[in-house]
This record gives sequence, structure tokens and C-alpha cells, in this order.
Amino acid sequence: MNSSLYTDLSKRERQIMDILFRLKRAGAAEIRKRMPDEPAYNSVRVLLSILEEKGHVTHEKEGQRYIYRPTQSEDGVKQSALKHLVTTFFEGSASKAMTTLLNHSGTDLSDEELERLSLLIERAKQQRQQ
Amino acid sequence: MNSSLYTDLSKRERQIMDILFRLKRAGAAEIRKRMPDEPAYNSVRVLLSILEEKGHVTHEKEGQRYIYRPTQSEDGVKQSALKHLVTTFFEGSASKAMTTLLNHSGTDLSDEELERLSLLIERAKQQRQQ
DNA sequence: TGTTTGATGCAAAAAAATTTGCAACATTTA
DNA sequence: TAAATGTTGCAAATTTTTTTGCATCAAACA
Repeated sequence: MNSSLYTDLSKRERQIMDILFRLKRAGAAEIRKRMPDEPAYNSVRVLLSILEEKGHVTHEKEGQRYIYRPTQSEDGVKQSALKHLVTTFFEGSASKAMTTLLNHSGTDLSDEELERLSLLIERAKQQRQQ
Repeated sequence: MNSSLYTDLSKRERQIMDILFRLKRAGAAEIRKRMPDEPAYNSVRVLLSILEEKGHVTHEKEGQRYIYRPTQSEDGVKQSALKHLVTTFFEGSASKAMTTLLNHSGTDLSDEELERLSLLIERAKQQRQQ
């Protein structure tokens, strides 16, 4: 896998990858249903083979049909997606991104979540002392 | 502007938009330099006109050349980029995204930044009380 | 057993995206 | 003033992407 998920995928390929990241695993029909302007079923299958050739997805047989999933590790994908976003929209500053996240979803966060985040920040502060 | 920045742009269009978001404003030559597999100068110009037609960028004359910039408000763009990422990679959970950000860039954050984040979280906690 | 349904594989057609190639014009420079 | 440089505008060629159209196969079903 040499091509970047952010710059080298075609429009349809990207749409499919986004859906696969969200679903973790899915068959062609399920992916198709979620694509903008639902392409033909066969189009999706062809695109999936291309993505497989390029190394971005893999499939396994379940019963007699194919179930696809991304090849890259979930953690790797998440981290690099965040990195790309922070670079592109937040001048590379993670804290700016976090600030926007907080301001925009502040009250949607549960007490528990807020507590957990507090702890993480405290821990980060302490680590900086050393 | 009806098409989504995440699903409706072609590969080159996306590359250009990413660069414009990062730079805020730039001419064709400058954009070109930063694109993967540097396309020809004219290719970039054609793509820019297409993006302008679609309503994603606009230009103004500076001296005798064109300087392009995204049309959407910076805030809007940032928020929707974050939303898209959180939906795609973090099951819609902002706090999961923040956790990954913290874990991954913990020690890069300055004392000041950490302090500011603490405050924001405290404020969010208080708002939940009401 | 024969039919329907829902898969796959692959090649070819069609559409969309990208690149190329001038012509024209202003500004700088020799 | 003439040549060189760096623009724009636009149409056309080329390449890439996307869609379509069978042929086949297996399982479920009447």
C-alpha cells in the first residue's frame, strides 16, 4: 500500500473507504446503499476489486458472498486521519482541534466522558513536569 | 454550493482544496508546487476554474494575477471537517476523537494549552449541571 | 427437478476528470 | 523598441474513472 488515503483515491473509492471505515466490514450491496447517488451494484463490486488490488481492502468469503474490510489497522487509520485533519484545518495544532471539538459538542458530552478527559489532561500535565 | 466537500470532489479538486484550506489564499503556481505528482501549471488553473464554477473557491486580482481562496467560512469548514471525521472514524463520539488526540500528542501540548483545555472542560461540566 | 435469486468475473462501453496546446495580453528587461 | 517572462482563456486530446452487460455458478425454493 503506497498510495495515500487522502490524496490518491478517486471519488468513488473514497466514498467506499469512508463507508468501510464506519462499518468495519460489509458486502457490496450494503456499501452501495450508503453511497451518494447509489451507483449500480456491479460498479461497487468493480471498485472494490480495484481497491483490493491497490491494497486498501481485503475480503473474505462468508457463506458464498464476499465481505470486505479495510486492510490498515484501525488505530493507524484513526491517527493518520486526525493528523491530516489537524494539519489541513488547524495549523497543525492538536489543541485547536480539541477546542473546536469541545466548543461544538460541549453539552453532548456525558459527565463520565468529561471526567475521563479531565483525567487525561491531568496526566498529560504531570508527564510534562518530568 | 450543493456538493459536499467530502464526497463530491474529484481527486485533484480535493488536493487543491486541502492546500487552499491550509494556505488560506494562494495562486495557481504556489498550489501546484504543493500537489502530489505536480501536474502542469495549466492543469491547476483549469481545475481552479472548475472549483470556482462549482462555488468552492473564488479569486481576486492581485496586481495582474489571480489569488484564490475557499468561499466557505473557515469556521464552517473546520466544524464540518471535524464532524465528518468523528462520524467516519470515531462512531460519532467527540470524546473518543479527543482521547486519541490527547494520547497521540500529549507531550507536544504546552502547559498553557493544557490549562486552557482544562478550563474548557470545567466549563462544559458546569453547563451540564444546569 | 427445474426455476428463481443473488452472488462472482471480466471485458468493453461510456462518462468524467485531467492534461495539453495554443493565442493573447501585460509587464519587465535588454 | 523588441524580446522575454508570466499571466489568462478556452477548446481539444488524452487518460482515468465509472458504469454496463453478459456468462457462470451455487443455494433456496416450488
